[in-house]
Amino acid sequence: MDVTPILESLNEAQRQAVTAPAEPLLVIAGAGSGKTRVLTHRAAWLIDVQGLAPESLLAVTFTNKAAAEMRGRIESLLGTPASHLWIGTFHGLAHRLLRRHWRETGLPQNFQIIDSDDQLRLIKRLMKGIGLDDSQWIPREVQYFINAQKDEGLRAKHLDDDGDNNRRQMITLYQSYQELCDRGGLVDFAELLLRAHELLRDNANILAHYQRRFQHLLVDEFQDTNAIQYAWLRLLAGTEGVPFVVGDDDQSIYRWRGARVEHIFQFQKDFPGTSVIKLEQNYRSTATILKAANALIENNSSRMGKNLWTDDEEGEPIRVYSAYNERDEADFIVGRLRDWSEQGNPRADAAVLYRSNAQSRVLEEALMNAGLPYRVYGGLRFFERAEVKDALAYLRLTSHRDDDSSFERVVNKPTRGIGARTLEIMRTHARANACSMWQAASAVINDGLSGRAATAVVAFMSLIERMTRETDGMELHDRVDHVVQLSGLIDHFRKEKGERGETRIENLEELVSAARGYARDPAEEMSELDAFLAHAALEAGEGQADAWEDCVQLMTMHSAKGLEYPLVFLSGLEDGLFPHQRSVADPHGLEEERRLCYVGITRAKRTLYITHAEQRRLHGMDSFAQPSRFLAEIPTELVEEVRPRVQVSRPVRPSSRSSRGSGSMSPAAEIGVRLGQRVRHGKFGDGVILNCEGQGAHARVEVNFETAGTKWLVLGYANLDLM
DNA sequence: TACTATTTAATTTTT
DNA sequence: TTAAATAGTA
Repeated sequence: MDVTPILESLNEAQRQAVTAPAEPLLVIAGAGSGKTRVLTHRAAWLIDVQGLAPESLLAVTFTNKAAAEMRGRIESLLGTPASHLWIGTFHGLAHRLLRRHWRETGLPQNFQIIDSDDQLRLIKRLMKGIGLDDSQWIPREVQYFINAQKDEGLRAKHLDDDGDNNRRQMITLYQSYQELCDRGGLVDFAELLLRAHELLRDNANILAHYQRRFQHLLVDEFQDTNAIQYAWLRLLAGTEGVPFVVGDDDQSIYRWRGARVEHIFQFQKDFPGTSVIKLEQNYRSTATILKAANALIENNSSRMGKNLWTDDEEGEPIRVYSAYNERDEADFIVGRLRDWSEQGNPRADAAVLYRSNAQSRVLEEALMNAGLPYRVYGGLRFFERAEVKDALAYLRLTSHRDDDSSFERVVNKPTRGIGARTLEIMRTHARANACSMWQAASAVINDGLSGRAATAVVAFMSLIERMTRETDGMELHDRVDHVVQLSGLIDHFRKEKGERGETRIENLEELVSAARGYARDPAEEMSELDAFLAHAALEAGEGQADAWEDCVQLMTMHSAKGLEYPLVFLSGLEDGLFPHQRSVADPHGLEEERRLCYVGITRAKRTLYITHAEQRRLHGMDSFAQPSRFLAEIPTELVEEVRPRVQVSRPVRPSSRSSRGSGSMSPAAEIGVRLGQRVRHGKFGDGVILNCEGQGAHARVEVNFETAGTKWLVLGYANLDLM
């Protein structure tokens, strides 16, 4: 067999990984070191060279995008469609198992998947039902608690309240939430994984079947696995399966949602004889960028240890710009972007990264003013839009009457006279009889409701019955179309003023198109409608559709993971913002922030700008910030400071001779103040100068105000009166 | 039921 | 600042 096509483009370490013997392997793949390439070539090598049947392989990723990419690349390597190859996300694969073995899972055959928004609504409703003091109990925290437990593989019955009232309440809520879901045949994201794990754990024959089938388990982004995902993998691997996991401990940035890098270490214990291969040659960035990244990440403890290197040239220095405020920062970035674009570079080759979404606003304004097209990543995705979810809720009810989540969502949308009072009666009945809202509704229309309310409820129920009857046997897209029409949603949104309603109607039309374009995997044994609904829940679709236009890319550092751009800006490198205030107290948190910074830096291929502002308006308040500690961790020889524009602001003492060399003058005297001097500020009142730093336009003083406390002020901006 | 005023809180996000 | 959630009013 000619192995050249699969191996020829690989370097030594990559080739070693791809052709490794059938034993547990841990590949530590640095940023830009060809991680996906190793994974896909390994699969191709096993099938093409080793002659393994595609169905004896399982490949797991975290996102649908990564799964689709992996399948595409494997198929192109093999030169044939590999439909028997199981490639998917953890959730997608878990879902597949649950559908196949629904009898053993305790779920109804047509169980429905709820997203986190649905989950939160359910929790809120539940809490309202119990009449909890919602000033003390925050639904979001309850949701977080429940998901965190599920991520750890724990059900309510496994939890101990430790004598803590707060915790006991949480556990009770977890318990009732789960009962609510079970009653309605609803499965949240974490539940997919947990149930799939329990399915394998508790059914020896099913487990044995899959253990026998999957001889090789390929796992992408291994550092991001949570406890239940890892447990699931271990179970599937058993003693015979060969796990091939690829990850980068330095790029673990999702601890807060359950990911545990520790699995990288645990893996070596759980699979004795594991070999470790490190991919350290980087094919993406210049040497300068890599040196900066290496130096930064050195400051973290508990690493596997890894040093990225490249054959590439040194490249440009990293440019650091200290802006006065966030506007100045945005103007600077836009200026560079304009230059870039005018030099004939594609705008889409440039990305501006920030720590938190709120930072995009100023950037967007500046880009807008400059007339530069841009695209902001993130935001609501297609299947998450309210109107789309409304339509889906109607569809779900036609398939599954007991879906309370959907029932509550559309029972009075558009308004049909089923108000809070009526709903409360139904909810009480449902709770008392441990039944679904649909069942409660049928019970209550004959007994318990006023004539008028009963009529309205009957009207709703017969609408759903009618939808089900009339769409029976239809093509999927006709079915969706029909339900949308009958639901009255279109008329409802038509009445909405402004463009809003218009867009909503367009989205409903697009939902019909999505259904028309939807091709179900015929191997799955569920109805086409259920398959489509599951697809909508598991793949929320694209955020913004106009990705094709050549525009500057704006995104958080988190969403930049896995991407690369010739020109990258890291903005807002200020202590408190990045690292974020809420992470600095905890060493784990700080290290994760540093890894995030590492991810940010390693996105850049050729040119990297880092910017920070000395003053930033946050939550409507101007505040001062020190440059991020991460900046100081980048060796100065790699950095070139971009000089700010010549002084714009009124200098405190124009006569002061500039900067270094003025010999005996103290730093304070150089900028024309003295420590201990009394000053007056327009807003903060009177105070005393405690400290100062910098010179020229960037000179700042620390002032202890009598009423406003201690603040750092930029002299050129603060307009201080010396007294 | 729909609109308006007030209050509150404010990382990161995929499934 | 601002967005969202809640409370109050027509």
